Amino acid sequence: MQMIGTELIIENISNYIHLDEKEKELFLSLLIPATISRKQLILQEGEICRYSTFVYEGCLRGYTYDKNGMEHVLNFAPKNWWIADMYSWISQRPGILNIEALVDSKVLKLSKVNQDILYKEVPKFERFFRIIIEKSLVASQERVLNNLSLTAEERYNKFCAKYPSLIEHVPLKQVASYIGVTPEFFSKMRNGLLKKK
Amino acid sequence: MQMIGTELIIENISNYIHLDEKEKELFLSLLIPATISRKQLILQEGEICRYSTFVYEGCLRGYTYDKNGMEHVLNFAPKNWWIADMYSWISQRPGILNIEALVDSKVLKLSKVNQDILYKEVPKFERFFRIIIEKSLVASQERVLNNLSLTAEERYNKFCAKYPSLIEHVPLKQVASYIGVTPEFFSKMRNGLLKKK
DNA sequence: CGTCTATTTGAATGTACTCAAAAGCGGTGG
DNA sequence: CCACCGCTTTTGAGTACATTCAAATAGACG
Repeated sequence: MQMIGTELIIENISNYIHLDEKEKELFLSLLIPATISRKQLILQEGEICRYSTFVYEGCLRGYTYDKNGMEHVLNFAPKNWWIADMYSWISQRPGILNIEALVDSKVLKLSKVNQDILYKEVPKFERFFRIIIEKSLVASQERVLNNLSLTAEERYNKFCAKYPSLIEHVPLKQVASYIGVTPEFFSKMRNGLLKKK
Repeated sequence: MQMIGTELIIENISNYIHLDEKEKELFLSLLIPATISRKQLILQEGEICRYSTFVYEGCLRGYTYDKNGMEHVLNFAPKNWWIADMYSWISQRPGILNIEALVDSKVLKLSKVNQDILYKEVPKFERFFRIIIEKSLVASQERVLNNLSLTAEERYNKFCAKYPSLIEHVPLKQVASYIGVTPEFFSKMRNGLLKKK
């Protein structure tokens, strides 16, 4: 099964940069495979994010607690996505994100040190990570604008359209958190209890 | 005065990568200086974003209209910042952002073609842009979490703390739009008319 | 099967919005 | 230099969207 993970990540990267066999081997040698069981945390608030994590099976999520102890989901990382506490990752200072598995998952971890080796040995990876971060930025900015301009119901519809695969795996309460409403309101919204006075 | 712009942008870049004289010259030769007068649009919804713009004097903003015709500010670009419609810039497809000058401003424009030349001739620039996009992503994610977890008043306080220089230049109604409230509510909030019943 | 968590439902409340209108402010032209 | 115009900011009253709190129901996992 581990073979699948390495194939997937190489395929993923090949969408953006071309790697020869030697470069692929080096890259794979810098990754640490790991299995994460449901509800297991791989990063906690206050810790330094030492790995960028590629998910090749299952699904993770990143979230924070506000001052009232409420959870807020920043992002989901299904199969084929990377996840990290970006702030902590680039600064190597304590972060605010918790990252946990929503279901039993399999990942490949790239440490900061190994990423630096990678950048040095195969500078093309600067390009690869630049491109995926650009895409994350576009998605994040779109979400900011959605939060500013759409109602909860519209945000939910967009979420369903954009991430249909997540609807299956992710508990409703966490979708509610992602789009920015309480589970109670979310439930009423989905069941049309709002319009019936 | 134009000299100041090139000095500023080189200083800015030197925080992240080291350039020799030849590389600096090449880079500067790829930039197009421009002056933008107050309220002038340099990009409109539906157009393709052909330039990434570095502001060395003044301040620009990026915003969209929602389906009700309301404006929503995505970002401000004061002195020393870059601005573009990121979605349109990376895809070279029609975007949704309008970008205008809030005050008379001076900028340096880098076209997509010239950026590609730059990446080819001086691959270190992949690193530079990767790093500034990483920082933008961190800021955008922080804003998402703020919108999910803070009240309007808390968001305003954070905004003031984070961008003190903007408060001087930017009309209140646009700060209101940025933090995600109406100008009316924003005014009441600032003047404490909410607590007095 | 029992326990724990997620989801649903209802009632009361609060935060922020809409609409309307007045007041302030800055630039421009007579 | 003042008057006017357009745009921003303020204020008030009524409303809507979303929350809180409480409690019942349903589902999932061990």
